[in-house]
Amino acid sequence: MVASGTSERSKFLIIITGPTAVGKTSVAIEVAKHFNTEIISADSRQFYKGMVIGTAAPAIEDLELVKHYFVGHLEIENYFNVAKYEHDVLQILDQLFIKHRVVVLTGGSGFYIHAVTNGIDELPDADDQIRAHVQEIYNEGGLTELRRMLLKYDPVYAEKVDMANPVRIMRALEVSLQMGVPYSSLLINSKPKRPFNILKIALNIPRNELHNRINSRVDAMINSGLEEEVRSFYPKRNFNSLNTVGYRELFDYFDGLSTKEEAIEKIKTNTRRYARRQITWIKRDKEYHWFVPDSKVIISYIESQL
RNA sequence: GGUAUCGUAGCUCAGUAGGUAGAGCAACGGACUGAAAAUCCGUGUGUCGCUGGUUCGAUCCCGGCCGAUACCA
Repeated sequence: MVASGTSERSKFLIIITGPTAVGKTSVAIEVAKHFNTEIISADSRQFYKGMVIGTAAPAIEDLELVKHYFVGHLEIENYFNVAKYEHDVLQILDQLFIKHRVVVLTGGSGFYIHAVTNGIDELPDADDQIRAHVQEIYNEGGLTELRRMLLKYDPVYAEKVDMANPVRIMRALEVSLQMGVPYSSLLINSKPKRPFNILKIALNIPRNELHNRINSRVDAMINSGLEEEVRSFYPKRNFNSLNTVGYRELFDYFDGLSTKEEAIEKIKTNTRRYARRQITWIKRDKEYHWFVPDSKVIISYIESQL
């Protein structure tokens, strides 16, 4: 029995995603205002404190207007991952759905959104020693050695994984070594039932318009002081959180590997490619309803689905 | 106005002793189970400036036109 009287059927998590620079932030805020609710961010780099300009994080006015979760809540040095995110989001959603019928989850990190909407199998975080060990195997033996080991410890996964992708192989090895069973044997592809409905909305605009928006947004970031923001992180540049478009290119410039102009062009190029990968990811999920970023149209669509 | 050089993919350019063309970058498509703004895989997308001529056949040779650049006036 649900004590509050708010049945699970009426609870809705509204997903608003789309490629970078398409205009997710303002649509999400309009939607949240309309339903008098709050926003959970699904942006794997806006999690980190201080990465404000380079990640186009919501402005302070926006944060005051609508309460946001998962924006600037981590330190650059903090290790974080999708599983932790899934766990933390579900916990906060429990709280939010007590007060709200509708909650908005917005961002461009498809994998993170997927973890919330579709769930991921319960697998361990590899412990630091094993991670370091596997990393060393890669450093010394390269891809060849990784492949050889995967064939030994998890031949089933070796059949289906991209054997040119060291990251995939290393993860499988970490888990296999740690658990003593093949990684693939732990993948059961469970799809947990969530105690709320999910409405998936994706935003997009014609590609050339998106590219124009990306290019001019990068220029705007530079004018807003991106260089200084990135410079302040220079000592921490090796943390994964800073392996990010807009930061790595400027680190290269600081290292004398490129001119500032080249770095800016590279940020634009890499942002365009990032946007394309995001679109590829979203297209795979046929449950998404695509819209141009028009808040009014989207709000009335949501109303019609509640 | 004259002379010279150039005009080939989105950009920079290569090339074909005449058989409709290829590099780099950009772009496009895809994969994705704890690094995901990460990581990895794949794909030439073209009236060879326009227009006549020679030729079985012209991006290539010849003429004219248009455009760009340099030099001379």
